[in-house]
Amino acid sequence: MADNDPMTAARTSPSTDRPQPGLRERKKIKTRTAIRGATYRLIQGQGYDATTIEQIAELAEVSPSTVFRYFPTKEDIVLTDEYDALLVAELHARPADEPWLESLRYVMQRAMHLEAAEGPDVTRLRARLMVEVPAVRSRMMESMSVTGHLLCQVIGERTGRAPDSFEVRVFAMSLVGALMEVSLYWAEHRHEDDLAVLVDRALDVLGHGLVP
Amino acid sequence: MADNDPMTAARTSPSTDRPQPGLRERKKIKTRTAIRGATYRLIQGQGYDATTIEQIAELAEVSPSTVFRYFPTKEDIVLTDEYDALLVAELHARPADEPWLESLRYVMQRAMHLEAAEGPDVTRLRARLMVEVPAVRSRMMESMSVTGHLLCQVIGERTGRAPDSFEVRVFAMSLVGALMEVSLYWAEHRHEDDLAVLVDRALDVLGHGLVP
DNA sequence: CCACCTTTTGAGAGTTACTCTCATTTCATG
DNA sequence: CATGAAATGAGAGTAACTCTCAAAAGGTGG
Repeated sequence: MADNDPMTAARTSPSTDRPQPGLRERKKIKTRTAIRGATYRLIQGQGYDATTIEQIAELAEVSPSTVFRYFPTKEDIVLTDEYDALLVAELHARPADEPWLESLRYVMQRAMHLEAAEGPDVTRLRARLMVEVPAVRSRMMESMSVTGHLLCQVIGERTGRAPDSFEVRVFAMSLVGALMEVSLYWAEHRHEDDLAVLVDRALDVLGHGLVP
Repeated sequence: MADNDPMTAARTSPSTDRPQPGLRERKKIKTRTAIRGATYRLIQGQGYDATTIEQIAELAEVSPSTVFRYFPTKEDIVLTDEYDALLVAELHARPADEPWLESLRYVMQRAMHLEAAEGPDVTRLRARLMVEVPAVRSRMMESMSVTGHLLCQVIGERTGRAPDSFEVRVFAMSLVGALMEVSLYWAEHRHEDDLAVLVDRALDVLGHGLVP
């Protein structure tokens, strides 16, 4: 009752579980991957809106019910991949005397590498969908907001403020907005810029204000 | 063909059209108001999710079709009220030698007064729904992003940068994120703080960074 | 290897937001 | 008042979810 999402284990598994935890778990990961793969292929071919859950289910060779069991919404199939916890942990692990923005800079670069590891096609498709499909953009924003709130904890510690203080929360959310725009800008400019450099420049804007 | 939305005139009318432009236009405004009013009452009574378009239509004494003609989505019934153009214009009208953040500060306070004029109940209901209903929050964020992009023009002029430059866009979006969080914080704290003061403090964070 | 229990899956029915079309009604105008 | 344009209503259709329940598959003790 507390957990009716069969993927809880698989989702948080980029780092956990070395020993293969039985056929069941392996199958779940395969199913999840199959649904994702089918979705990507269909969207590449016919676009996001034209792709229905039924088509995805058929191509992934599962029932529509199963698709919904693995992903609560259509947008989540495209987006979800939670490095949040991992990143927050890394941020925690940074030396406490490192300037706060530098820690953030470092962790952001790490995040980029993780995302890039999934393949450039996936990264670009995501960014493109963020620009073109409002629902995907919204879902992404929600997801980043959650990350932002996780970040509040660390920001609070580093800056000596309460993690739920107004200023910390506002700063975290402005960071989220900034990073969101980075992705959009990058996608709109056909991925010509180096994403890592853009992230860096965005952090500069946040750190020094707009007019230095 | 270019405009199948009957409300284009009414929506942008907080300041236009002194002479009553005929029975037709007046009826449209009445219908729009009726739908809004019905929606607010139903949501107050039974919550957002439990309120269906059909119920809204019935209470407003129109057909469901008409509801959709006036508002593209359910969330828009609650949220839409576009002061964007007005605010951007006011921002333009500020003296060019005024510090840029001060102009923004002034205009934001004006915006608050406009919103407050609709009545405290409506303002609070909106803020509450933003916290409680993800779809409403998302729609709000989208709406504010649009405003943010409008703002880019002015920000560009004032700071001597291209309005579509990366830095300007990032700053605008971080502003949007910050203001979003202001609303959420305000609603989460049961509207106890003075919203205007919170906006001011948020602008401070953006201006000076988090640790002054 | 079998039987038992738990987890996962599939099938199907139901809800609701939203879209499209077309006939009817309602306003504006000469 | 007649004629054209705009707004409305009715209805059918789509697709993303949700819920329920029975069947299937995996894990486990004997």
